[in-house]
Amino acid sequence: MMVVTIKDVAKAANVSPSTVSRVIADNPKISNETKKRVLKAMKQLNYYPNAIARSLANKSTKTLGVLLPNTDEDLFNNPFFIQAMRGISVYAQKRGYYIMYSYSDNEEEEMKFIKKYIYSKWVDGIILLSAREEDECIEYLKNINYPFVVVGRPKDTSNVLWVDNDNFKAMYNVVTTLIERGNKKIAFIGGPEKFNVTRDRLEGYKRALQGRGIKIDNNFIITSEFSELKGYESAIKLMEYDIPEVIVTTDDLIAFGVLKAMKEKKIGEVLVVGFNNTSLAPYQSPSLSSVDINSEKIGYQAARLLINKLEDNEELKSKINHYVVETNFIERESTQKSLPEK
Amino acid sequence: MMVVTIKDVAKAANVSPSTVSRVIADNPKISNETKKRVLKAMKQLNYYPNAIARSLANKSTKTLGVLLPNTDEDLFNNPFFIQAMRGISVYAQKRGYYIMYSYSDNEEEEMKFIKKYIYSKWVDGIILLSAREEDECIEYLKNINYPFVVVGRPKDTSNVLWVDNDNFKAMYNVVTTLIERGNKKIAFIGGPEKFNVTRDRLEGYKRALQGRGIKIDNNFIITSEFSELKGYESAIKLMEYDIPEVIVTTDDLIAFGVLKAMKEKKIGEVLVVGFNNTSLAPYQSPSLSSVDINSEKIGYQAARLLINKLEDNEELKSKINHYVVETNFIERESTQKSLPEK
DNA sequence: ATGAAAGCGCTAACAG
DNA sequence: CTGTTAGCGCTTTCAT
Repeated sequence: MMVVTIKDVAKAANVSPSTVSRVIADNPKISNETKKRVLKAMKQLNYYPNAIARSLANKSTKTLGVLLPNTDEDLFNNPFFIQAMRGISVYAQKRGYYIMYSYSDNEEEEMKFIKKYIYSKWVDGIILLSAREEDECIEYLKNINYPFVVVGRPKDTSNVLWVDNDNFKAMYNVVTTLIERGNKKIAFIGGPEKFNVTRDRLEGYKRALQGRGIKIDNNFIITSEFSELKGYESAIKLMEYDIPEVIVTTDDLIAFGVLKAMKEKKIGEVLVVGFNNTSLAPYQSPSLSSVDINSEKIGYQAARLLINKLEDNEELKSKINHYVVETNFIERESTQKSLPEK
Repeated sequence: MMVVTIKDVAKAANVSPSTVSRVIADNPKISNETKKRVLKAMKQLNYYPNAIARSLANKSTKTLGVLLPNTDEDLFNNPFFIQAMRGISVYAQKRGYYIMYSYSDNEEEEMKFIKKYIYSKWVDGIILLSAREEDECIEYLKNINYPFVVVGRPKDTSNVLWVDNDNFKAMYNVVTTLIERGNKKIAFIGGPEKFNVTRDRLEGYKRALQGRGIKIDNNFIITSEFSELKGYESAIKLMEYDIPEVIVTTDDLIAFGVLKAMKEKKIGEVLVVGFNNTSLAPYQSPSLSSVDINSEKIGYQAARLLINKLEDNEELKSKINHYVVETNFIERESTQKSLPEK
């Protein structure tokens, strides 16, 4: 593979390298005449600009860095990450950006990668797919005033781009819908309360009850972990206390466990709602109603926000520092009364 | 963020830039004396080498490009990709490599990205996570003699690095094991035959039967799609013909469908085996026995092969152009006789 | 509208 | 062992 450079093209087109460069950058003040000639020469010589050299001269790589958590929790196996990454990639490609990614086991390692990306000048901006509450990385990036976006609403949203669902609203709507169908005894089983998502969804649940004058029963609220087992155990515990009409959860995995508990205990008429609409939800029996969070769109919007900031779309940027991705309540058998027993 | 360059460090350490450069590259012929001085200056000035400039001078980016298929089939939601990507990242980090990725909808688009990566000089090598049979991209990369590795054994393995499981053996072993426990009527439900994986696993199934003198019954072999629904339908069809003692499948999703069919038809004593050991397998009832393909390791080894090639580990390279990742048969309730009915 | 020349930050002969 | 010098391939003033 012999390498053809801007000089070769210049020679072939009988112009100077700078002219070729201007053609590459689509500089307006170039005569159509020569532009055509240069373009032709490029084609002929099969010329591709060297992105590295451009980056060096431009001081910009047109590359975004994505930081992923290296959790091997079930959390990680849910399709959220891969879908978000796809969304990021799809939008980035649209705008001519490249994507780098890396996994980190913990906050410390993540900081290391962030610094590497930034100081080595590999990337123009960073996407945090790994946001913790109280995230040191967020603080750091804010401090040095580096362009970044975080997926998941951060604790302190001042001065940071973020995209997330409205988890409060999503759960509020689900519960309200179910109440309006005549259900009153509604229980909640959620993941760890340290996560914003859990707290928001729990809040949505509570408000929905309050809004319809239903008293909140703390025995009907359980938060533990994102796992099928915990869902199962929590459901058992719940039912020892009292049998609800509905159990809403904050994750499909939890809901799967709930479903299993109900099957074992031969309890029929409890409606169940999952969250995240994972690919197995339709395949449960009964098929599981779930809230779709549009993971791909989350990634897509994160990339959009960041790139807009990088390209200094001031008009938009100054006002809007976040994007809320809508959720969809996907109803299946598990929220149908009188499931066809078979 | 004012930028500190190699010159600043040189000045501070009272040496020439080249000396600093040598320290960066860990060049042996540098006195410990000055090395220390330079290192100290770096620390003090908070210096990080500019990776772009290094890349330009070195003609190497220490970056790998990963190509992903943009399928929205269920295939994609299975954790294979994200795990493989993690494996790639983990190994790459070990060797100081960065990773870029992009999704492509089809072969044509993929070719576009490959060319972009290559000609723009962004990456040193390419990992194809999207290998089709008869892959144009493979042909192309081979032709221009570009360093790449493909995940999944390609049709023609000459002159290409690849990593995969031994799917033949994996299925062969499973079936043999089951035969040795006294089962004779063993059926096979697989994905599309256009995939190497399917054919290899089917072959393994057949050989295992033959090896134990069991006649192959084509009515006991069904191949269709990777979906729960197809698994369900195939199982129904199968059982209309005859009830087998065991059904082996080539994907958990298919196996989930089989399980469902059996529950509906109230057929108890059929053993079922999945493939890929997805995260929901343990949560079926009965919990699903499945073959773990070690996706993360596949990615890890792919990165290893490629980087070794890039760094010219001739001794290894010349002989070994592939790596076979072991599989593990994870047994759960679904291959236990007399499931505790409850 | 185009060219000449300097420079982005680092590396790599070549000398010594 | 260390410094000098000339690039890597492209962009960008500054002239013209």
